[in-house]
Amino acid sequence: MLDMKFIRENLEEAERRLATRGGASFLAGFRDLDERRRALLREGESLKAVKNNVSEEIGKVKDKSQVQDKILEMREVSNRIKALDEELKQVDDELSGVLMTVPNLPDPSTPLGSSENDNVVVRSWGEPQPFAFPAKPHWEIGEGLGILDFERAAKITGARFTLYRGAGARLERALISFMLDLHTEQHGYVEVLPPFMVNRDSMTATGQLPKFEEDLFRLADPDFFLIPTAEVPVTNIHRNEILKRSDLPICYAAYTPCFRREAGSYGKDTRGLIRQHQFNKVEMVKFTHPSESAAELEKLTANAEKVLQLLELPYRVMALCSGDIGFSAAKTYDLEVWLPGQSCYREISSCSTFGDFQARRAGIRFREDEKAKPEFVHTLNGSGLAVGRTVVAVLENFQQADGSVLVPAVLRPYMGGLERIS
RNA sequence: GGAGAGAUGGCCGAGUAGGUCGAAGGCGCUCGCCUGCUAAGCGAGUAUACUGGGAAACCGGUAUCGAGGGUUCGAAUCCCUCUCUCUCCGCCA
Repeated sequence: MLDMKFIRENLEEAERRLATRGGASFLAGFRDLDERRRALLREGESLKAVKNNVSEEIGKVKDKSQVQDKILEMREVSNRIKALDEELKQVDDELSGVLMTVPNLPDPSTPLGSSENDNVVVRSWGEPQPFAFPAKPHWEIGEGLGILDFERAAKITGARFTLYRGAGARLERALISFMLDLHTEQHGYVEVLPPFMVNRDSMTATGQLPKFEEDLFRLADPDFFLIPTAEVPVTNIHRNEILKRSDLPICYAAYTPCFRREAGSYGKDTRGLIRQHQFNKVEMVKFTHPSESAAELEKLTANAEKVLQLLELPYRVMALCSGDIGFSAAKTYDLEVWLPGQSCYREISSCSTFGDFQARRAGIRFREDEKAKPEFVHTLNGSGLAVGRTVVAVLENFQQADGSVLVPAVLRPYMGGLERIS
């Protein structure tokens, strides 16, 4: 959510910056609703002030028959207040309907552009190595080795699910442990294991609701949702809290499965592990002082990159353009890993700063010092990494001519010493 | 799932035959005083959001005693619904 006061005072600037995301005017109707809201507030609150005063006087009088006329008068006032409050509620709902569906303002450092074609390569690491044999895509490698079973997963559940088996399942688990250990032991994150289902308030706080409900899996009876990313439960850890300045930055790393409807992606990435309804991810989440969020985004991104470097997987860092960043994001770096089986780079991590956008929705604040007014923190998060896609990258980059796959050295301790999957 | 109890400010904890309660008291914390040495004592202060005025300091209004409705001139106090916590029973990884 954007700051109402900021919009009120800088409507044109806000519109201009939002326009760089593409699409229609996001703030149409804001000014009118805002003014109506404040007019209703003024009128209603001054009537309430009268009512409170008179009621207090009535309370002091022992013999109520002496103030019967005042009681009747206040009954009228009360009715008027009720009517105003109802009107106010309607306007409030409309206004928050506008506010909750307006995306974040892109950070000034976010490159301008309309689609992923306008994203900017910031740097790259490692060289894609030429293969002495035709490189296979991971689904062929995985099925060949008997470690990925897409057909049976489809039988058990449906399309876009995968059954891992043997060394495949172990590889997934090894990657999770490796990533968590790295972030907690080397990068200073606190490991958390949150609920995998969350309520509507949590989904709203991070921005998935109200606008993107169709992307989520929702439970039938309690009004809960399966998390699409650990960002949701972990960011909500501190919802409606006032943190201490000395607590910041707070850094969490969490492994969770992620559940996504992938509505509207029919026909895309239908084969293999790239686009699943359920996948594992290790997520990093930070709560920072506003003045430190830019630097923390760089560190967060570097933390994610470290995973790829240790796994010896070539990748590049992309700065997403204004037309491609997510709803809540102000600035995003995507990490794209090289996939020789498909001869392309694919997103494996997305690292973003949200400024105070999520913090305002979620009510996450801090005090500069004991007496200072609470201010919103900045929230950040990034994948470190998407585990399924990391399996993809390992299988494709470490495949051998005979169809086997070498296990990256850093993973061997997590694989019981296994050096090769064959 | 059944039966019962409860949810008050940073914490603890008063307050229910409705009335001046944003809310006693204690603790904690902040500032000052005192004290020659991290104790005791004294004084003052100590929620948040929205809103009006003001350049600002600040002043005023409204709301908030788990959440949302209702009754009433007036509700922390009465009624309804929901959520959460605790105890007992049942069930269960």
